[in-house]
Amino acid sequence: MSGHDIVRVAVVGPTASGKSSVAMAAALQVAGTELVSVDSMQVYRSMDIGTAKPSASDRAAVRHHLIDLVDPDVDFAVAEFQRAYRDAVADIAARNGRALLVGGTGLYHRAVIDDLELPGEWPDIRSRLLDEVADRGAPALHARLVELDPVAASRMEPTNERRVVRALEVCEGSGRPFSSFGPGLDAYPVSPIVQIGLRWDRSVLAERIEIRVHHMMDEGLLGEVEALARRGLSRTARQALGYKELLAHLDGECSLDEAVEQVVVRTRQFAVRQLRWFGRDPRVQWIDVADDPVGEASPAVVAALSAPRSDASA
RNA sequence: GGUCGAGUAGCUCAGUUGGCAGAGCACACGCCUGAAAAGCGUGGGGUCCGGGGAUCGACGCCCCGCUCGACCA
Repeated sequence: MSGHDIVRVAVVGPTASGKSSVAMAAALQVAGTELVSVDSMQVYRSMDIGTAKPSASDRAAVRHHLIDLVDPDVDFAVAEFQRAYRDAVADIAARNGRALLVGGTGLYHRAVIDDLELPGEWPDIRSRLLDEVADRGAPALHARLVELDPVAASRMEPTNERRVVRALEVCEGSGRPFSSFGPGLDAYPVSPIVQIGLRWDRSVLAERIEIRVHHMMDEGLLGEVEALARRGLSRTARQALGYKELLAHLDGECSLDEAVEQVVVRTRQFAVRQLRWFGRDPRVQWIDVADDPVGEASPAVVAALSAPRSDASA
């Protein structure tokens, strides 16, 4: 009923680690498996090449969830993702299937597997706070947060505008300390979901990223971005890697070669951030991949998917 | 062949009337609860092209080379 009897395995890892193909291979071997993408950018329709969405044939062969949820000109955030996830799990349950999560977005992944309690939104308060930040600076607001919620204040840099504003917004809006919403991301509760992480030597992964970015260009990423630019991209969608940099080039800010090089560098940095995020979670079981992710990792995923249920609560 | 300019961190470049060598980016490490492919923080890095000279002291001034660029022949 919590969904944990049908969601038992997640594949995580950095971009270009091959987690999608590993998950696809595993899904084909275990009947009834449906894939759930845990990816903050694949939720946008029409952003296909740059987000490395699964192919049409893969999507025809195995049911995929949480892809193409909204148009690229609308904002999307973790709370909506959480809601969509619950719907997807209910859907899979109704079919008596089993879900295999494939995740690259750390926060979204935690939000669903640990069912984070997300505070609400108070747009009026937020916009007032943003005005204040603009003329007084984030540290001034951080000083107020120290009064209202010292725990939350101690968890962030006084110069981090977004986090300071968000924490104050929640404190003032909800009347509760921001830090009272759940135990925090550094708590890793026991979970029935087996998490399998794909890990590569960093320099090898860097090469894969470079190849992948150039491949995306060959596939027509620039044209995709041009078409999206005409329609307009939402604030959240336009920060996707590959899109942001090519938009800058289309605006005349840099040459195409410079933009592509930036995509490579920024993607590499992103991959490192992902590795660190997931690497901190002691529940992840890592598989070191040398060159063939499907061959080296999918057997473990298949085994986890088809293992007998161990939870007595089911 | 001649003239001028350049040579400083992995890269692009600041810099000092001669007094402990800097920035941005990259890289490493850390943080993260409604923008998360976002955002924030910390750190390691140097034969200042090479050699000689003058000076208490040279990355800086003088001399000799080397490399690159532009221009003139």
